[in-house]
Amino acid sequence: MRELAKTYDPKGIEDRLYQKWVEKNYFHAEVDESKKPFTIVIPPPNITGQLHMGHALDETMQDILIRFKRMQGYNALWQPGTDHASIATEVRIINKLKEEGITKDDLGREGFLERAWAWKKEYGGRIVNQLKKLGSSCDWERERFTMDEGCNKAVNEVFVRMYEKGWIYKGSRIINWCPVCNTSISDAEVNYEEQAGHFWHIKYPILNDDDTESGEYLIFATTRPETMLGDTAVAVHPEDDRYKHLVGKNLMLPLMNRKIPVVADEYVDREFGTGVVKITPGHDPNDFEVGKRHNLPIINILNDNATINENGGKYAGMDRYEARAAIVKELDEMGLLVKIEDHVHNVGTHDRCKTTVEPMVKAQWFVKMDELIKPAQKAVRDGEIRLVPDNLSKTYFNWTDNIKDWCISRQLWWGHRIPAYYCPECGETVVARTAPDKCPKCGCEKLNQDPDTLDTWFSSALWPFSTLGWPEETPELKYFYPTDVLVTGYDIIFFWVIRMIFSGYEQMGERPFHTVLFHGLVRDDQGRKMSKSLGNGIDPLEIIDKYGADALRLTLVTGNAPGNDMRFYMERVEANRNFANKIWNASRFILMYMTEDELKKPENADLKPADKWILSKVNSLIKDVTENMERYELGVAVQKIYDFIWDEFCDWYIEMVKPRLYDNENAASKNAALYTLRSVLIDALKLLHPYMPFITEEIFCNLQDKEESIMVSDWPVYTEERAFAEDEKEIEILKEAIRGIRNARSGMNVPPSKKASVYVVSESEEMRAAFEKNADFFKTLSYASDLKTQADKSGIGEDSVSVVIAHANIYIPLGELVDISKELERLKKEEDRLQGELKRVNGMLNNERFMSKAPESKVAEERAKLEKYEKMMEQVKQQIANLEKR
RNA sequence: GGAGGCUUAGCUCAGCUGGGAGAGCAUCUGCCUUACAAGCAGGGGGUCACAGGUUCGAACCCUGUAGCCUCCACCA
Repeated sequence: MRELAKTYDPKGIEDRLYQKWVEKNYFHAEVDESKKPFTIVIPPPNITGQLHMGHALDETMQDILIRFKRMQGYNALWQPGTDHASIATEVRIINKLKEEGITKDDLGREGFLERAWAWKKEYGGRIVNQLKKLGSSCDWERERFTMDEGCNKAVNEVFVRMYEKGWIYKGSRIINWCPVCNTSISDAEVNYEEQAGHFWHIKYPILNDDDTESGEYLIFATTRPETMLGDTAVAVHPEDDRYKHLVGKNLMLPLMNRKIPVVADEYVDREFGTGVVKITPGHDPNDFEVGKRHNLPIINILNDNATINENGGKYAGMDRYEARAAIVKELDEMGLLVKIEDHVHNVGTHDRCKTTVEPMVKAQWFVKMDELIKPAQKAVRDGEIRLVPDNLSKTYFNWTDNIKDWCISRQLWWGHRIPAYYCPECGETVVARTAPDKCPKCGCEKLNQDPDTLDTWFSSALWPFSTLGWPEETPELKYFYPTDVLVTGYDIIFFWVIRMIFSGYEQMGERPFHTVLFHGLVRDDQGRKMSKSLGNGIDPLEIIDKYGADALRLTLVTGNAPGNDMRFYMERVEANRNFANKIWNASRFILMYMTEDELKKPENADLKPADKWILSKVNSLIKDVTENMERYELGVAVQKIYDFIWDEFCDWYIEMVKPRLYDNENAASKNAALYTLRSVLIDALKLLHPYMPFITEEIFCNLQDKEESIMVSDWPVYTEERAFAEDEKEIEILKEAIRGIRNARSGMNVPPSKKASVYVVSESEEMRAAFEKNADFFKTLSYASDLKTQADKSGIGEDSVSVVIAHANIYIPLGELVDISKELERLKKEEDRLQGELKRVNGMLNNERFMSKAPESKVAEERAKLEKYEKMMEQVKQQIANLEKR
């Protein structure tokens, strides 16, 4: 007999088992043409990151899938790695330098990068260690980093190819500029926040043809008055009768004393405000477009740190908001400020630092998207790539259908440096995989590499193939690509998912994965986002420490459908910890009675109906769970396992089998029970293993010592030989009887210690036999001192409680304990229930249209129910009549 | 402005292709029954947001309404 601790304590066990798995190399996948691959690439966590609940959910889902497939016999590769996270990391390091009183310019580019790499070396692995705590079965031997040599090579290769194709270009466009991070950012990195601001109504003087002031004005409103310094026109709608006559005339731009034209453009909304718009092509994306159409000059009035530059005349040097105040004041003094209104509007902010971004015209590198996006649209439209849940494809198309060119250059140092080189002599631009030693045009040897680096997402877009060795034609790439499932949050569908898809098609000519499984956000118990500033984040590591990784994992994947946000409740973690303890104790129980490591496989004849019932149950569980998991319904699947283990296995089967385990006289029966207990438990543990890897492994290893690990054992399969429909039916009837008896006793407050005879009366010989066959457990579970089966009521005392089930009446003579009024109440309640059922069934069967249109099987089903309920009703009525006579 | 989602027991949520409303927690009653009190047994509690429609049959499909949430776009 083996002893396990009375309660399950994950501490110690988890680390020990993880260590074992690593040592046994179970996580590692090698190219093996004899097996089918199944591949998941990890969404690489940022090296600056700390494990949060979002990661925990993401990793858990991936680990479930990969463990499931591994057990099913696939060559399962979970490709891990981390992301360099250019802005996040650079900001982190700058802040650290600040503490030391130095700036990045003090160090210079090379010095800064040295510091960054040192930082990466020290902290970059932290998150990886945290992933291990969760039980993630990643192939750590293959761990990659977005800035490692191979990924670097892939980035340069893609850049050069796309440049040569004309799909990467450098151009002056209006981009979003973050004055704090001092870099351009892509549209996807801008968040719009509602802010209370003002509407400043301003007027510009209209000039006569001889440039003298006409005394008339054009009035308009603006939320950013300081941008007037860069105005190069005022626009009205071409069909606007109020202003038609002014088109072509000029205005005097106050403060700057610049003559600017009135242009007509359909962009102007006549209904909005005064129908007049000032045009600042240098600092507004719409104005930029208007400017292009009318050949307006572009004036940049801002320095990179958002102070006014020399183009702002006397305001030069002022901060943008300082200048705003000064300009408003001056316009007011000049009588050009008409009024000020309160106005709530959306302001673009940088998603990293929350600073208000400034649109600016700058020379940047872009990826041309119009052609590149097409295969990505087609793939999802044609179902070649499936999004789960599929309603997210609307979001997907909303982005792909309105795609704009992707600004990929960043004015940062930490990242992939753009492989473009400029000749200072002749101005030639060279884009090359490796640095050229001289200008191919003029031979000059002093080429300067572009100082900018690439958007972080440029390298992560290549992740599914760069991690497998691309651009080299490695065996891994050939074997594991395309990968299978990508698991990620819906919040990075634009940043990452779409970009991986078009990159996969463009570079590999194939989809990067066939399915994207999305999950939602993990919120706090009040439904708020977990965030640092709110301080409401729950640390997964603390949960693991207190309740175990298994309980955490289960909490994250139960009761939650794909793509939906979830709330995190400590109560649920506790409930799942309790579940772990439940399994632990069930196993402990089995081990207590298992005297040998190897149980003899019982003869079929030794198996009791209860054994066949649970074997049959687990058999169909296997089928259901496998199907659910294959459809990515992870929460549904694990709920079924949970219910099976707790309700059917623990609360029913173990209880049924106890008398046989206590009885040492009947060795065959005891062996059959033990054998069934163990084999059913093992199957259930296997189904549960992807969800709760640690406890299932620990128990599995204790239950037998033939196989060394559950994680490389075979996934159970449904077999016809284990389907016992008749026994299932029989045991369900027994259960119904037991529940009825317990209910009746409980209603009369009969304590469990008070045993009584139980009479089962049924005309059916088969029915009586069913009870006799299973008398051992039926008696203990129904608190019976003895069981008598008979065809009629003879010899049963009047002071009995009666329970009516489908094909039998059960009587329990409880003597003076019987409370007739309570018994009547209970029977009348039962009568009501049956009345309801009969009404429903009769309603259906008497409906001609139901009879003619419903499928035959359904009709037969309802007929059977009718028969059953009618019989029960008859019995219940008779019992009531008997009682009422007394 | 466009799109998507949600509305089911006191709370948080499941409910797969339409065929007798479920779980966890909470609550009430009774139990230290030799695996487990982190447990066992039993109970109460729901016009599945509202209004129509399709159907023999709707929590589920369609239309509309209301409330809440999210994403995208952004009007100067």
